Amino acid sequence: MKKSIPAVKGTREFYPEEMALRNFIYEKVRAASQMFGYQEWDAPFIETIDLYAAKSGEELVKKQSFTFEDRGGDFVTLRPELTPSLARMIAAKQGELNFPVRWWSFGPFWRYEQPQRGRTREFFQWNIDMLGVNSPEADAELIAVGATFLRSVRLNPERAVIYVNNRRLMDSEFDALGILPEKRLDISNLVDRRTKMEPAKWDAYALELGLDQRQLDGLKDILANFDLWKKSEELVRLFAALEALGVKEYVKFDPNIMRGLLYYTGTVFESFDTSGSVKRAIFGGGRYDNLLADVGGQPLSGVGFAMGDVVAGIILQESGLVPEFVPTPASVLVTVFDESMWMKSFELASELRSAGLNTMVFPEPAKLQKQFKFADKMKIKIALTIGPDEAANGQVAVKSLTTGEQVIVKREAVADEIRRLLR
RNA sequence: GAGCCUGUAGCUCAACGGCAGAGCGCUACACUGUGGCUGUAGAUGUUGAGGGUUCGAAACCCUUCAGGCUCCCCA
Repeated sequence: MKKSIPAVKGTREFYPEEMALRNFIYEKVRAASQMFGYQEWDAPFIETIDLYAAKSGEELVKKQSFTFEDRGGDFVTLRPELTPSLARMIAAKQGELNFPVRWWSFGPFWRYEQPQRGRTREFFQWNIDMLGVNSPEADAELIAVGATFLRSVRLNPERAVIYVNNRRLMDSEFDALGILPEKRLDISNLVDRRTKMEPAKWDAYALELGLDQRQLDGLKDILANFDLWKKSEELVRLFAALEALGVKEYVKFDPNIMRGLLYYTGTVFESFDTSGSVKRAIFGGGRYDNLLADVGGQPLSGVGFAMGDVVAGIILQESGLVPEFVPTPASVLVTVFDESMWMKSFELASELRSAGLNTMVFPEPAKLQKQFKFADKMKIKIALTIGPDEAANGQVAVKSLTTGEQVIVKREAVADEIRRLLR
């Protein structure tokens, strides 16, 4: 073998079996999105670097995106996220769009990161957003879309949970502790890290950030208070809506969910695999109020979330929820008895295709044993044979590879016989 | 960007510094008009790549690539 050129680090090759999983996820994503009336859309896969430099930190853009100079000397970036493109496209047609806008998308993204479990450099991501409505009920709808997806892939609430929190609630709690607004970013970072650090080290880190002991104790009380949501009118309304939407069993309040503070301003939520097999979120999102600020549009509030295909795929596989792989879309194989019968097989296959049946012809005359073995391995359910005897009588041998039974039928009746067997 | 672990047949993995192997899969035949099951026989390797130490390296050392687990990050 010649020396092989490896695939780019962090990319995945989609052999038919992996492609089937990707398509399975895509189909469920589409079904959940459309069930709530969302429209499919997409943005360019490459954008100018400026689009991201405006909003995201420069470090992020420089170190964690695929950016390169094109032949004209411009710097372009393989999109690491969809939100800036969404903001631009909404702003460009803000005057003519019919609000609320409900849009969803599923496509490729790239991030130049260290690949590890649940994270690759090239991945597919479901994005779904509602723009132009600012209410807890709208937030609930997005959470319900996510829950509907989980339910549709049969990830039950014991296996996957959506944790919810609210930024405004946390801000007011922080305020009550006398934590200054400019410290909020640090504190939310601190909260995010809590599960990753040893308690003593976490305490020390908190004090290092400038909290005093009273504030630290207060913060711990907040993070342990799972009834805190009752103090937030938004969350009370949110949970009432979730109940009415029939997804309450998937959703839990958790004051530890922060999701950074980059642009979320209200409700935030994250879905996790409860088995702990993958520590990364299945999906996450929330409400953002300042989406269009940086791209020159009128103020517009939105709520949305994103789900990568990598974590979702791992969890589905581990849970045994991926449908059995079907190697070929053909339900029928027409064998080629010998060279003299070859064209007869082609003609038969053509008739069956016209009748709406996915039909494959063995590519050459070969031992029937070999042809049937092939059909078996491809899990094709029905094999047809036209030999000299059948040809002489205008018949076809129809064999079910499921039951092993074979019947000889008239050529005109073949399609109906196949349909009967496939039922 | 940093640390640790791993890399051997198509797959899963063995092999004390001393002849590179097993199971599964694959191919052929038994079975020249029919798959699965069974039996018999057979094929397959630059041990990720490159360099070094050694009489001798899959093994030890260095470099590099890829994967995994952490840190960082997670838009």
